[in-house]
Amino acid sequence: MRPNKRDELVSKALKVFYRDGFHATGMDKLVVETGVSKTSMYKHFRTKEDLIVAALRLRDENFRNWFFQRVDAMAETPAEQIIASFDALKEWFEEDGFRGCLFIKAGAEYQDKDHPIHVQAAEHKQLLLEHFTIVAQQAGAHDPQKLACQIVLLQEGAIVSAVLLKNCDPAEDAKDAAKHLLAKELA
Amino acid sequence: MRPNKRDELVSKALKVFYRDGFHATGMDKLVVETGVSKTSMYKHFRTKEDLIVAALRLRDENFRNWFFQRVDAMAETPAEQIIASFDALKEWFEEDGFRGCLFIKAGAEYQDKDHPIHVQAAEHKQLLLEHFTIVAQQAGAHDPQKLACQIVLLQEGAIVSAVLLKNCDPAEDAKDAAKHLLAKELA
DNA sequence: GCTTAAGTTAACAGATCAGTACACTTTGAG
DNA sequence: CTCAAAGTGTACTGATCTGTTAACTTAAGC
Repeated sequence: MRPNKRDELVSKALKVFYRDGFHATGMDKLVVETGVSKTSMYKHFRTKEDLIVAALRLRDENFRNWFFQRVDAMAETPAEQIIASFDALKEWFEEDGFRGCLFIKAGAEYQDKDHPIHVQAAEHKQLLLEHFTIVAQQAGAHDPQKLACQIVLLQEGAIVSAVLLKNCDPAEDAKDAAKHLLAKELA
Repeated sequence: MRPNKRDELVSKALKVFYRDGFHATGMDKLVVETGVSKTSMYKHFRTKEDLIVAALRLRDENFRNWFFQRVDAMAETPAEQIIASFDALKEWFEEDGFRGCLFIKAGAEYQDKDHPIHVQAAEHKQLLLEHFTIVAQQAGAHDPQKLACQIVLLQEGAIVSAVLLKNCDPAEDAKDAAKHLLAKELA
């Protein structure tokens, strides 16, 4: 089992899961789309669940890397970075093939809080929250924990609204809201 | 086909879909849980998709009724009602068997924007948005549309966070954020 | 060149999926 | 009482689901 082969499988599976959903994607479809044999697939991953968890882990890494780097490139100070995070989100929303947040979808399809897939999804959100708690702290917020919760909350809300609402610019509205909350917290 | 029988089926199916998800719930399971025969089920609903859409419609009606009445009971003025909506959400989050928002889950499982199920989910969110646009207007907001978008965004974010984040009080944080946004909009 | 691990094809479980066919029973209105 | 609508049980498609089995090929390291 060449380890890079495994990574390639996870990466391709991730795309299909993101595009079509978890329950709606069968192993047979994945086998066809990755061009690998079924036997080989099951040598790399004991179960479909294992594959999904691996895909979520990869997505977590990819997304956080992209998100934080993009924010870093757009803003210098911590306070500006909090605001810039909504510009980064807006870029994401406008990407071709944007289909919402994989972790929200994972949490929606696997609702049991003890389920490994749900746990993995929750972990991603937790890591985002921790990151913005630190940034809020650096920005000098009176209550960094609360501000971070609110920022993440606005981000989640913007993602969901970007998927389900028309004639609306959720990233812009969320950014505007974040500006006010930030100003309050720094005053 | 007695119409009340149909309503009963939709109501029971709704519970199962909410608890277990859409793809994860087969018609066989629904037949067992409702105690109806499969033939009868398919006389009431041409396809599973039809049943899901009917369940979403019922949920939309039930939820909006409950939500708006609860808010009405808790607050008098439009401005207070906007804030009270987050107290109502909190009550919902603390209910036994709370499993997040059925419409977010529907949108997550049926991602194609033209899919009837996705359309139905989007409609629910649109109706909420319209309601709060009117309330924002009554409250005397400078930009009722923007404020309503932001309120709905905070609500969605709170729901998602209530599902995926621990050690956090999303309803409280969202309420706090809403207070600031509202104050700004009325100033 | 031999061994071994990683890969292949292809068929097969056994369960479950949405949906149908058919023959039967219940029930309510005229 | 009669008739039609609404309901029943059960068995059945044909497809798809996750996962397995067995025999074969490829390729790299010693």
